[in-house]
Amino acid sequence: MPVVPSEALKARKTPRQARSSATMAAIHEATFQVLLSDGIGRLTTTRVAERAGVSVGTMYQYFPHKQALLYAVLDEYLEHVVVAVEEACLRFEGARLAEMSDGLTQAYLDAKLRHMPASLALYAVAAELDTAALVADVVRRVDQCIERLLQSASDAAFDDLGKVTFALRTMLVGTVRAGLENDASPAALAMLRTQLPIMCRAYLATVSRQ
Amino acid sequence: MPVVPSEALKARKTPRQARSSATMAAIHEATFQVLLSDGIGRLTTTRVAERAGVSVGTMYQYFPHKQALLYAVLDEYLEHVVVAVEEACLRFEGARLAEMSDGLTQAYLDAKLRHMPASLALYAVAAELDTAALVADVVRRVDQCIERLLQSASDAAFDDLGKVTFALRTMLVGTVRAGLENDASPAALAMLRTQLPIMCRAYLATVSRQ
DNA sequence: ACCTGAACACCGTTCAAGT
DNA sequence: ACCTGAACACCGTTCAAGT
Repeated sequence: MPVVPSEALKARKTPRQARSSATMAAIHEATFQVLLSDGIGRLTTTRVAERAGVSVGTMYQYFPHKQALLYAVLDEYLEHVVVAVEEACLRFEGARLAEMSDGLTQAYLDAKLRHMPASLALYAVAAELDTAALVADVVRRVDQCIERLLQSASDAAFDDLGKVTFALRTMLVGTVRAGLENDASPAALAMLRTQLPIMCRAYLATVSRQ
Repeated sequence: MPVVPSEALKARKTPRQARSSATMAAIHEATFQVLLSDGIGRLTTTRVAERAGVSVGTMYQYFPHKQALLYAVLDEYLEHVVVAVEEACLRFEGARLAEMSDGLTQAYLDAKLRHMPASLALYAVAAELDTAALVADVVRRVDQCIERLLQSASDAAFDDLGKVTFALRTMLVGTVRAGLENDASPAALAMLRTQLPIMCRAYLATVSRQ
């Protein structure tokens, strides 16, 4: 359960000097490296500061607390994923329903698999933070472009587009997470690659008109 | 990231005396209460011991570490869910595919919603433990009874039953989690109630013969 | 102006001392 | 035999002292 309200999670104001933002980037990068090499259970502020080559005190000048370190890394990661989804939605605008479903599914899965050890570590990171505001923003952007995509289908229409978008996104995000989180085995990956497109297509075909 | 291997997570050997198991039950119950009232972020060993009316030292006689407290609570919770799924699978054995799909979907969702604040808290608990062994066992039991259920469908058959079972369970578990975790709003619950059965039915209809 | 790291508070865990 | 809680190690965070 998050203890710090999400408004307080962000990094401190960016300092004016160029040297400062280099230090900030070093701390950010060090957080990511420690996360991947040691895991979130062994990620301590001392270790991150050491890896970044600064003292803990300096680190606290740029990030108000440990959660802000993780928040920044999660934020950057989610941005990648959102951009991947947005690009896919633009690419398949106006296509037939089955094609756009497959395009969206593959783009999301690819984005997750491309960053693979990181994707897993970041599910754990998200669980330790109050991600309400961050997730709300991501969901808003993703739902907006998925809704536009579905709206543009050349061979289908929906009675309640908002509900279908919500359901599709929840299924997509949830199923991929469940498939990767507990065992990202070759069998699980193969299942996602083959069955996830079928699920999404089947759902959309069922709830669409024509 | 879990630091303690899952084999070491269990409670210590049950003591011989009756008084002991009462103490153990009190600690177990206290863990659950503190989890729900304070959240996992504020759940400390001191607080649990205090709530249970024992000293920390005594607590450590029954549970080797904090993770074992949480493990016990998670284990009990998952048992409830597994039993609910098993019962539903027995109840719908031999039914038509659409009926068994709806029966399974509703049973799983009901089991999650019945324990509602707890279900949410336990997603967070699971993220803090090495649940590999526990989850593997739950998955084995759930997949076994779902596979038997699908096998018995009176109006459908499957080419790769194992793969379909794996995919259906992943979709079911993942979609419900995603729907509940970030906002268990009335809108999210309504979406799960209406769309989850449609998703599962649509997927199963697509991958079945006849 | 910026950095350092010893010091502080808190939490998980242990173990010498009690009954 | 079982319980207690002060003591220890470790971690997040601060701030007086340095440059």
